Amino acid sequence: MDEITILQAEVLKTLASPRRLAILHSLADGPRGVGELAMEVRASQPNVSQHLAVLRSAGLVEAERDGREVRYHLTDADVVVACAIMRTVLERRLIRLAALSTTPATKPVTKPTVRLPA
Amino acid sequence: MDEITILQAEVLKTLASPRRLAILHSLADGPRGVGELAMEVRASQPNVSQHLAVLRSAGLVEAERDGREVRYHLTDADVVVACAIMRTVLERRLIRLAALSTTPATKPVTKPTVRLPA
DNA sequence: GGCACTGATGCGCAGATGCGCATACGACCG
DNA sequence: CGGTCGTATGCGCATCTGCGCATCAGTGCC
Repeated sequence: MDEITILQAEVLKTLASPRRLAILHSLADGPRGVGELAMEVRASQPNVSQHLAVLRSAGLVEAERDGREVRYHLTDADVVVACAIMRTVLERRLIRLAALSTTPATKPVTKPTVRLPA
Repeated sequence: MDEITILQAEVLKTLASPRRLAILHSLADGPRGVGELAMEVRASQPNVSQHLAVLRSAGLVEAERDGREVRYHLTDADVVVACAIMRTVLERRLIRLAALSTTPATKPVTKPTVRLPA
């Protein structure tokens, strides 16, 4: 159980939240203010702020004051890339399952349409 | 907050455990029995069994009876690949931090030595 | 069948997490 | 300087998780 495994687990724990994933997903399109993010992920402002604090302490996002706003942006695009890859895997799996459970020969949809940031 | 985001969060939650990461890491080298895994990750047999149950219900590993043993193997190498990528990112980050905090010119170690399964 | 071995399950507890809510902090404006 | 907008923080609660421990279940051997 080396150190990096523990670090990785912490980052993964940080990522293991639909809300935070949604936030990162939004941030992949560019910097955002807190209220803006709150709108996009449809959550309360304090809630988003808390999630951002978690993401920040994990080093996944950074904050920067801009006037009276605080704009957040991704720190390390690569982590999000890893997420995107995982996402494609899961999409493939979902599609496979869907194809199996409904109609076995109804256009397997081979292209998962995933946006890789950067 | 689409469905795949939720699914992804669940998989990430499954991965967000040092122990489970260690188990997956072991399994990346090939199938293992439970006791064997317990030795390698230095945990009790019941504990490993529980973690394997979690991994199994997330669809990350599969079990197969072999005599009186139960051998576990990875289901989807790609997810582990995504983990490995994330690992390289984190290693880079660690190395950068270490280089900054200790001696700035002491062999930055550019090669992270990550084993990508398959 | 009885026994030994390998793995799975149930239980209880301590610690962590997410959320809503109210509120405090900080920056710009007039 | 007071007001307002944007953000952060503290609190309390319900829920979940991981762990150790004891025990149950399946398989093969004698």
